[in-house]
Amino acid sequence: MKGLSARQQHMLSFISEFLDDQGYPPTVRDIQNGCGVSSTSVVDYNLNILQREGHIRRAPDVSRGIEILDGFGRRGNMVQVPLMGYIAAGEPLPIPSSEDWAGSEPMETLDVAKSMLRGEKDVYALRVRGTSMIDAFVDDGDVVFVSRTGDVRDGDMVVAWLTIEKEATLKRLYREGERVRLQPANSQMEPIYVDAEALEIQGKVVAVQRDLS
Amino acid sequence: MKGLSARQQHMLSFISEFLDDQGYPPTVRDIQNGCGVSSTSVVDYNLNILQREGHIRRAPDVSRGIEILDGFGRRGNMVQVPLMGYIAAGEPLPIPSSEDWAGSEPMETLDVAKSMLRGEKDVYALRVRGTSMIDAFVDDGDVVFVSRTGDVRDGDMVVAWLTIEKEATLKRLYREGERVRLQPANSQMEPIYVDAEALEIQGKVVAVQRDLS
DNA sequence: CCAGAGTCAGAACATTCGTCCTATAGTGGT
DNA sequence: ACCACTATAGGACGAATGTTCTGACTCTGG
Repeated sequence: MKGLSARQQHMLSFISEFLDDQGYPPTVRDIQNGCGVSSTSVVDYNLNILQREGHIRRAPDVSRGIEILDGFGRRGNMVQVPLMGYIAAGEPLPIPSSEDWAGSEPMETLDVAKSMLRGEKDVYALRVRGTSMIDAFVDDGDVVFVSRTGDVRDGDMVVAWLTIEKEATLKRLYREGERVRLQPANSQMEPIYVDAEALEIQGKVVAVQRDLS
Repeated sequence: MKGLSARQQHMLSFISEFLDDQGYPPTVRDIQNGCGVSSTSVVDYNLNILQREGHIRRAPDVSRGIEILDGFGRRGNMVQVPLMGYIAAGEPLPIPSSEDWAGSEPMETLDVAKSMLRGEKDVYALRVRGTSMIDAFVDDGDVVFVSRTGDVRDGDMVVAWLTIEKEATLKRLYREGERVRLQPANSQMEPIYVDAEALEIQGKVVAVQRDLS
């Protein structure tokens, strides 16, 4: 933010506020009036400097063709994650029937920062019901973000469905030949060994979020 | 989304994509070309319908004066939260010296959805170091979001600094006359009772976030 | 078959708006 | 003093752009 004159910083913040208020960028003359500049040429002059310094991007001959580059709250930085339902030991998981859940009803969605999802695609959310996930430091009411990726590597935290016990659980997964070791996140608890056939991996846990009232 | 013709839905999604790509809304003629319409008047016509149905807002006589209303990923829905440092038992808390930390160096910031902060203002983030917060279901590496509000009510999860033990801890707080009861989130653990003088409340925990690799 | 609402085309018009040309100060170096 | 460079003003030109007018085409209900 250094290397900018007071007028340039003022212009930059004005553009940002204008964008928040109006939903579209200001014109050169909007900036002129908003920042108390006496000429459009001065705005043009400083706008070019802001572009040279990498703060904005201008589209030539385009009205309001100003894009804020170092702004964080851009549309693309957010994603909507569908909250598919609940996960609880002893209950069946609300597995999305296919990758195309467009047919399903408008369920609740959560707005989260894309950075929170670690670049994972195809992510859905589940709210934890009950305290059966304590060994993964997950409390009742927490939300887990699960990526339906097939790329699960040893050591990843996964949502595992134990077909025999009919239980969903959050554990770190390690493949050991024919069997699978499910390691609780809490190191004080003992791992579980199950046959590879007796478990379905529903997805990889990407993030956990807990909201306190 | 019903009640819109195919052309209107196409226009709406085109406007949204244009906004994501360019950073500013399209002109009437941009929509005309992008949606394969043969006249600007048709775009104007359908744009008015989109406005009447509440999907967009138009500013009269303003170029690119289109604001998407039902879009979620608007700038205002995100906030930047400063990551102030680490919280760990036995170490002093990196308390922001005053409400004005503008003087402090450009520390790392986290982009989060505003909805995650439950409307709390004056929020900062701390990364948990060590496993001393297990009793609050908080693991090593987790990020806690703390509101520096003075409004702490009984039962709230707070960041407490025990002046005697020189320890920072996350506990639910209950005032009981002269003393204070610090109740671990984990119900299997016993509460701690301390003198009201022997503790400083650094803030109220609003949310906890855990990112898994 | 006709009236009317809804939708679309084509074109013209009046602004809006980015850009550019010229001129004036201020500043620092030689 | 002279020059190069930066920052600022004022204004004008031309392109970009929203708006509007006219006319036509569909579809539905009576």
